[in-house]
This record gives sequence, structure tokens and C-alpha cells, in this order.
Amino acid sequence: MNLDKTYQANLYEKDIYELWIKNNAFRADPHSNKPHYSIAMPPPNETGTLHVGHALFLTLQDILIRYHKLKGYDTLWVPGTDHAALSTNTVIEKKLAEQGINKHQIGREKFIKITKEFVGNSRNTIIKQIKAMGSATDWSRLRYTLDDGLSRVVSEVFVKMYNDGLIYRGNRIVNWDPKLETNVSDDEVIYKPEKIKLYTFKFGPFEISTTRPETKFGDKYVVVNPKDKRYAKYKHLQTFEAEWLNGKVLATVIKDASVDPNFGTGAMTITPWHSLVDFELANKYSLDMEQIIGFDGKLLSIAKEFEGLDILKARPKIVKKLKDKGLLISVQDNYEHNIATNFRGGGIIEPQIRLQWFIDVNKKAINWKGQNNSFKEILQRVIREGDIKIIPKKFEKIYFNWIDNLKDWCLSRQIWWGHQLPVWYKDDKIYVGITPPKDEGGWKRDQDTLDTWFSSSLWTWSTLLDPKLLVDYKLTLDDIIAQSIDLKTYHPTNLLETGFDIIFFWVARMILATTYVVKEVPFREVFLHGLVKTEGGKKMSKSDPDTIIDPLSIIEEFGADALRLSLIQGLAPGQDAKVAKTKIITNRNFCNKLWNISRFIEDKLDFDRKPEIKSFADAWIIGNLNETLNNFQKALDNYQFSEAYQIVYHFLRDQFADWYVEVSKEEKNYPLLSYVYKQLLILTHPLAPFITEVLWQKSMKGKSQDLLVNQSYQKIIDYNKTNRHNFDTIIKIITEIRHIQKELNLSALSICSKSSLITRNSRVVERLAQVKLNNTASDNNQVKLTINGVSIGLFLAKDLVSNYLNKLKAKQQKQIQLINTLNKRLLNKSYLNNAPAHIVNETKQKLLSERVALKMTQDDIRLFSDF
RNA sequence: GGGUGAUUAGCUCAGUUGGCUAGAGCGUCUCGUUUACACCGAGAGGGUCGGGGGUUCGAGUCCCUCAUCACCCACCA
Repeated sequence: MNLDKTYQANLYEKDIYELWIKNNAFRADPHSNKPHYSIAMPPPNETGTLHVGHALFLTLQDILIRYHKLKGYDTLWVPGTDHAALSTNTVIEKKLAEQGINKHQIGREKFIKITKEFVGNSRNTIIKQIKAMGSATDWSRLRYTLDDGLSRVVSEVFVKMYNDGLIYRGNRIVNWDPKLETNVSDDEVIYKPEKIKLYTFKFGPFEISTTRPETKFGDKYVVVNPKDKRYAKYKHLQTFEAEWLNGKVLATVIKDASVDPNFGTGAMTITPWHSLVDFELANKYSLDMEQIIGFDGKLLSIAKEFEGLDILKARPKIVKKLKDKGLLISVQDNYEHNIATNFRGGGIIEPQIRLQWFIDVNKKAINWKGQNNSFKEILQRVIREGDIKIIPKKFEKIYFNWIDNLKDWCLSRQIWWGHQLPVWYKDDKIYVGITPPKDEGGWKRDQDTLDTWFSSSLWTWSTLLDPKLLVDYKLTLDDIIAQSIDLKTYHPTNLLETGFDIIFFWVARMILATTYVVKEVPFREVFLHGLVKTEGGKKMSKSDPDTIIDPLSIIEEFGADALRLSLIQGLAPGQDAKVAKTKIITNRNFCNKLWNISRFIEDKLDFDRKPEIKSFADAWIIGNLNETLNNFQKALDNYQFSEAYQIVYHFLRDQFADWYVEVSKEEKNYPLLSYVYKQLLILTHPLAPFITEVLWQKSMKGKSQDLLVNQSYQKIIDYNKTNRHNFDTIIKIITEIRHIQKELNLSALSICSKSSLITRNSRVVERLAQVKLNNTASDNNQVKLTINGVSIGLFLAKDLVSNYLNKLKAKQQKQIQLINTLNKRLLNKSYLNNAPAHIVNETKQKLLSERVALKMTQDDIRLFSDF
């Protein structure tokens, strides 16, 4: 087959992926009688490009899918993309703004049309990039959160929840982003520390502090702590007159324990319309609420002469007015304050009261396994009762902590891109349904769209519904669920694999929605990975381009396999993954090693004859292969990706390449060599699918029509344990001879030995240890030493010996120490009584063998000394 | 303020119910081109597992405590 000297990934990867697709290698078959294994891919944002975070989850999930295929499963990995409402909307608005266009100028319909065009072009990019990673996804089942079928499901679920009383409409404080003119969920708000001025004003007999004078126009309540002695003379609900921004106001004293008497003056005024805490206080005491700031971020008419001003511009002017009135007491600079911003788009959040749609998480109206529960309770039960296992376990604590503080989920967003609410209004009537009531008409649809995560929360099962059934509106959602074969076969999915950063956004909400609609959990296990960081543990940031690992350019330069291996090397569950260029080079080299093993083997491949064990080395490599396969599977069964790779790495380099391949230059057992090579490709395939398939295709030419991707683990070959052990001894002898040569700086050493272990494997020993075996020379000028019970004579000069003698003495010291330790342990009665029998046995064995080893060392020392 | 992690070789990190003399990759040093591979081979050096205490026959691993560093949640006039 004539392979190049090095593996050039970019020459092969695209063709190999095509080959897989052409052969439907990733196509799931629900009618197969194999066991089924399924994963729903976290759908990337359709307008995104592949970043290293995507690369990580694609790698992990692909490994598991391919691994299960090899284990004989029918696998399904459902790919998809997300319409990512808010971030896409932001992108489009930004693009329009660049052309000087405001979305209101073009209207909703045109805006959606523009967005669709943009998204349509973009979606293919991310799909191509997913393929470049080698992802074994079933493209015939590609889904999109905003396609017609899924959109129908989203509406159906909303209607169902509404009819069950789990969705309600209410006035609430929301996180309003005046820039994008939408509210965002609590989870989408991020706080940035900022130093601003803290003003203290006179308010009647009180002094109150504020960072936001511009919200104070409507203030007419002073809240103090009931235990605060300074204010004991004022009664709860007592009124007083105060000079304020727009003249005199009649203010009321409120006493509430939520006020911290140690903060500032211990007295504060409240602005219920623009603060959650104040809103809750106002609700508690039925206080008036008044809007001060408009949804465009500008002051309303209550601000009189400041009406229409942007709040930040108005602030100093308002302070000046209060100062002129003699109401300003003090200004504190550099007051540390957290400013709330929208993490998509970055607008500064202004709390506002608005009518919004919410999911009630506390209403007990759901039947889960025979009990009447609230969403909150079900979310707790599924973990507690073991229906879903979270790996690593530490995230269960975080999960419970979040659920304990769970608030109603605000579903409505005021952006245009997304699933429009299936809610209709006429006069003051509200109707919730997919289509408006069929009466005289005149119903108007709610303009809001749903939170992106609402559709995402249906992902595991909505993607498995039969698209043909979804267009049949005579069927109910329950009918479709009952009749969809994929859903019946692949749901609950076996695993959800995703980043820990979206455990609340997504994982919890999938559990919420799925248990409610489908009456089963969305997945059995959740495996959470961390973020991908630089080697220094820093976030990759655009401001520091050197640290950025761009998966696409890495794939181009080093290949997807090298990238995949780098991502799992050293990865610990739930911990951040660290990647750097050096790591990628190491793993590219690993691929090249495999490549060159193939170059050596290519003309020796023999699959016609039955592989048989003949030599010690044969038994040894088969024993190691079996063990490796076993350990590899155990590691992957426990999501120990890093461990699995290390096992393969060790076998491929330290055992197969360094020893067996070298040995096979002397002892030619090509059928067995071919067998092990074949197993090696199967073993490595889930981790590095491209190169292994390339080599499989080249090696199997004419011998097999099959693709590597379609193989399964084969029956292992039995071997003789003593023979395997014998080769271990040979390795130790060769290593020791190499060591002596290095230590004594020798180049052409001759040895002699009568041991059959040596004489029967003389050519192997000669080649690998770089020595000459000479059993005819006289015993003079020999240094005898014993390695693992085998007596070896070395022909070497006297004056070289002392170096090695020191080595031996150091070795002797270590051995004595160890023997003492083991002795002490075995003399300890508590140890003998408490430690498990096999551990005690091991210690005894160890002591025995160590004593033998010590004796050999001492013999060598004596011989060398005598010499 | 509440929570969760991390601290192991010069660097980056593994180490899964406590049990062989604590591992890997990179880097360092020495030697080497032998019928695949310099994207290579052979060998070496390097760690009192952050400090202190405790439980245990036995602790990198469990508990307490301190220190340092991350991250998440909440959010204050």
C-alpha cells in the first residue's frame, strides 16, 4: 500500500467521513434486535462556529457512541441545531444597526425573513464543522429547535401546561434590557462590580442613601428596621410630610425586618417598580407602585422637567436639583456596587414590572410515579430516587442547592426571533391554543416569544417524534408520542453529556418538561464536563489570541484525531479541560506512531492463516492485549476518558511498538502480528476514528468489505500465563543489560548464559539488548550477575565495574528498606486481623520475592567486588 | 453573605468504594541513526502529595482546621 513517511491527516479525513456516510454507518435502526444506546447532542447555536467547547463534547459523545457500536449496540446520536433566540436576535439587530436600521422600521415579518436567510446560510457551517470532528451522528435525524415539527411540540406543551394550571400570567418584576427591549431570565443576568457615587439625602426627618437618585421621583415610603432604636418614636404606617423632588409629599413609615440597621442610616425609601426587593415589600404591605423609567430607558412624565432624558444623563442634574433644595447631605465616592447586565448583548438591566408568562414550580398538579407533585418536588425526586444519576456526584449538591432556591420560570421574551406564544387576546379575553378560536375572529396573537430554553427543555424526546406524524393535526401530542417508534426505542436516552455550566439552564429544565409530558426521565445518566481552558487554567479569550485553540485550524494542521486525543488526555470528570499546542503535537506524534507501525507491518499482513501463539512474546502480547481491552472497557464504562486513552497509549507504544514489533523482526509470526494489529485498530478507533479507519481501509484491501466503524469486539485468544511471564523476565533482563551498558558507557558488549530463556531467545536478546551472545568463550574475564533468577555472564573490563557496583549498593539499600517495611507490617497483629486477606497475601508474596531479589543483588555485589 | 472545587515532579495534569516502592505527557541531562517512525529509539535525574491536627493496622485518598487560588449562586438602599 506504500504509505507516506508521516501521517497527513488532512489528506484523508474528509474522504473517510464521506465513506462512513455513504455506508450509512451512523444510521440507527430501531427495528434492530441489538440493544439500543442513544444520546441527544446538545444542539449548538446555528449561527455559531465550532469552538473548542463544542470540540470537547463532540469528542466525548462520539467516543461513547463508537464504543457502544463496537460493543454491539444499535446506537443513535441525534444531531441538531438551536435557534438560540436571544443571541441570534442580538446578532441580527446589530447587523441592522450597522446599516442604520431599527427593527421597528422594517417590522416583525421582514425581520424574521432576514433572520431566516442569515441563519439558513450559517447553519451549514456548523454542521460541516461537526462532521469535521468525526462525529458519528445520524444525519437522517437532524433536528432544529425551530423547525415545523418542533415548533408544534413547543406550542402543544405550552397549551398543555396552561390547561393544567402550571402556566400563569402575572405582573412581576423582570430583568428588562432597554437596549434589546426584552426581559431576560435571572440566569441570563450577570453582575459586574463598578465604583459609583452613593448619595445621602434628607427625606423629611430621615436621611436616606441611594446610588440611583433618578428613580426617586415617586418615593413616599421610608422603611426602617422595627428593632432600630433610633426610629423607635415612629410607628409603623405613621405619616409625615417631606420636601422632595417635585415638592411636598405625604410619606409613610414602614417597619420591616428586612432592612439592615447597620447599613448607612438604617433608613431607606423604596421604588417598587424598579427593584425586586422593593417590589416584594410593596406587595407585602399593599403599597402603591409607580413607573419612573420607561421601557426605552428614559424618564417618564413623573420626572417633570427631566422627562425623556436618559437616566445616566439625568442623574447629575437630579442631584443638583436636590442639592439646590438643600436636601443633599453627603456624597461618597467609589462606592462598590454591582451593576446588572444582559450577558447576551450587554445592555444594563433595569428592573421593570411587566405582565409576563410564568411556569409555576410549586403547584402540585403533576402526577409522577403515582404521587401528586410540583415541578420542584419532581426535580428533587428523580435524583434522590436514582432515576437519574449525575456524574460526577458533586454536581448533585449544586443541583439540589439550586432547586431549593428555585423560583417560577419566566417564559416570555419580547424579542421576535423564536417561538411565538400560542396565546390570543380579544378585548379582555385570553385564549391559549395553537390556533385562535373559530368564532367571528378578531383575536390577536401575543407578540412575545418563548425563552429559548423552553424549546431546549423538550430536546431529548421532541427530536424522536416522527416528523410525519407531527404534520397530522388530527393527532394529539399524546397520540404522536405513543406512535413514534424512535421515541419508544431510544427514550429515555442513555446519557446526557454536557458542560456543567448549563446544568440549570438545560439539564434541570429537561427533567422538568420531560417528566411532565412524557412521564419518564429524559436520560438515565448525566455526565458533566468542565470548561476548556489554557494550560495555565485561564479562560481562552479573544484579547489573548495566543491562548486560543481554534479547533478548525488545529484539525487542518494536525488532524481531528490529534485534537480529540488532546481534549481527553488528562481530563477529569467535572474538572476543566486544559489544552495547549504542545499537547496537540504530542498526540499528533502518537497518531504518527500508529501510522509507522502500519508502515512496518504493511507487507507482512497475513489474515489468511489462523493466528496461533508460538513464542513467549506471542503469549505476552496476547496477554497484554486481553488485559488492555478489559481495562479500556472498564475505564470507558465509568467515563474515565483520560484513563482509557492512557491504557491504549501504553499498550500501543510501550508494549506493541517497543517490544512486540521489535521482536517480530526476529521471530516472524505474521498471522498473530496481523491479529494484534487488527485488534489495536479496533481498540484505538473510538478515540482516533479517522486514522484507524484509514489504516483499516488500507490493510484490509481485498480482504474485507467492512468498515472499521462497523466492527465489534472479537473473542479473545487464550494464552499460557507462564510463557507470558517468561517474556516479562526477558524484558527485565534486556532492560537491565541496557542499563548496565549505559551506566558503564559500553558499546559492544558480549554476554554468556546457559539459561534456556536466553539461549532459546538468543536473537531477540541480541537485537534488543544490542549484545553478542558468546557461550564458547572461557569463563575468565566474565562478570556473573543474576537478573530475575537468570545467571548472565558479562565480558567486561575490570576498571569499569566500580560504577555499577555503587548502583547495586544503592539498590540493595532500597530493597532492605522495603523488606523492613513489609516485615514490620506482617508482624503487626492489628494489620493481620483487620486487613483483607488478599492484601495480606500480597504483602507476604511481596516480602518473599523481595527477599529473593535482595539475595540476588547481594550475590551480584559479591561477584563484582571479587572481580 | 451562601455554595462548590483546586493545591501531587521544573511546567500541565491523572490518581474511582483508603491497600504493592505515588504516575503520565512536556521539559531537562546522557547516549544512539539497528531493514516502520527524529512527528524516532535507549537510559537517567526529579516529588517529606499546600501547612497543622485527627480517624485507621494502613491516608495523596476520609474528618477537622488554617492558608492560598479559582468558579458558581444571591445581591443591598
